[in-house]
Amino acid sequence: MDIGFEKHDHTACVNSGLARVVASCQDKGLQFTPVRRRVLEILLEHHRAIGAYEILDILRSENLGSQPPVVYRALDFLINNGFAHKIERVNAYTACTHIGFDHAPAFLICTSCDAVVETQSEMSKEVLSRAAKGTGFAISRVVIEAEGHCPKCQEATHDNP
Amino acid sequence: MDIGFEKHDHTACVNSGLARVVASCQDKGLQFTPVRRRVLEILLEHHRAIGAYEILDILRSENLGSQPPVVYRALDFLINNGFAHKIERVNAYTACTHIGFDHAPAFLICTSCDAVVETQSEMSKEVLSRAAKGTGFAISRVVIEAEGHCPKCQEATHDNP
DNA sequence: ACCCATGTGTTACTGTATAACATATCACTA
DNA sequence: TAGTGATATGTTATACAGTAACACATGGGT
Repeated sequence: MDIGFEKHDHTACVNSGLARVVASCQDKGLQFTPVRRRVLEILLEHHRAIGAYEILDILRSENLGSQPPVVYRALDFLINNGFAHKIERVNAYTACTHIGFDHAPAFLICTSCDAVVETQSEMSKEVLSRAAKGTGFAISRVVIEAEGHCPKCQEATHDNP
Repeated sequence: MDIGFEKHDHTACVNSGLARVVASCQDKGLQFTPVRRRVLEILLEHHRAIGAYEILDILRSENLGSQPPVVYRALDFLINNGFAHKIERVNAYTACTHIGFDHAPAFLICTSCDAVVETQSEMSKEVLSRAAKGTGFAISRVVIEAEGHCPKCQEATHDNP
């Protein structure tokens, strides 16, 4: 499994993500219920954007809920508390890999393998804010998503021309 | 009517947008059919993001098509040829205001009045590309969309606290 | 024991988008 | 001139994404 397009110990990565969220919930007095926990796990297990209904299928198979509102409510919780993000370009969701750090996330989306990595975008956001200020527009949130090909898929394309 | 959040002669703005696209289609040998033309007009007439089904309602009322594929095909044509953009954040569409110039568009979306203005984002994109290059990712397209409040709506908020 | 806040279960629905196949038009050419 | 291929439109049906509204469950505080 890769992250930042590099190999890593994925089990450890899931566990530490989970641990950070557990701690954060205790801090803030948030209820980290079974459904919410499982949805986060599912997001953490993949380093890609996952559709709500794909998550729902998994929940269904585990008797954790069978209707759309179940998954959307869990996603709302995770997103509102900074534990997950929606990738607008593909109407899908991914676990936050910068929990705690205050976000201005940007995403790199591989259109071949659907891998998603989260990076920081402070500078892009700043450039944009400056441009906006010229027109009197007050920015509250910025969506920055780049599509392209990850290193692995670029190699693969060279192999199969 | 406003553009760039400033007043302007909107009829002239629609006409010149239309003229530019007509010229561009002749250049490239593209067919600018009645449906495609009407959809572009509808987008030009509003400086905001319009949903596909909202466009479809108008087409229906004018007997230019009654089923979703009609509008989606016209939108595909306009987008693929750089005459319109999709605003991912709101699943809606808007006419391109920089036809001809090679794009790296960014959008400012007012969450009060739904106005959308297109700005250039070369610098943001460049910053992002540099960050991506560090990870070996090759960017092909960037989505940059900022939500917030336009000047007019900021004033309105001050009036009604 | 009661209330209230929070979370879950469920039904039903709205909104967004596409696959697949039929038909039409037109330019090219056998 | 009929035949063929490319492009565009018409239509049916369906998949995918998201939400409103109400019923029920739980657990803490008074």
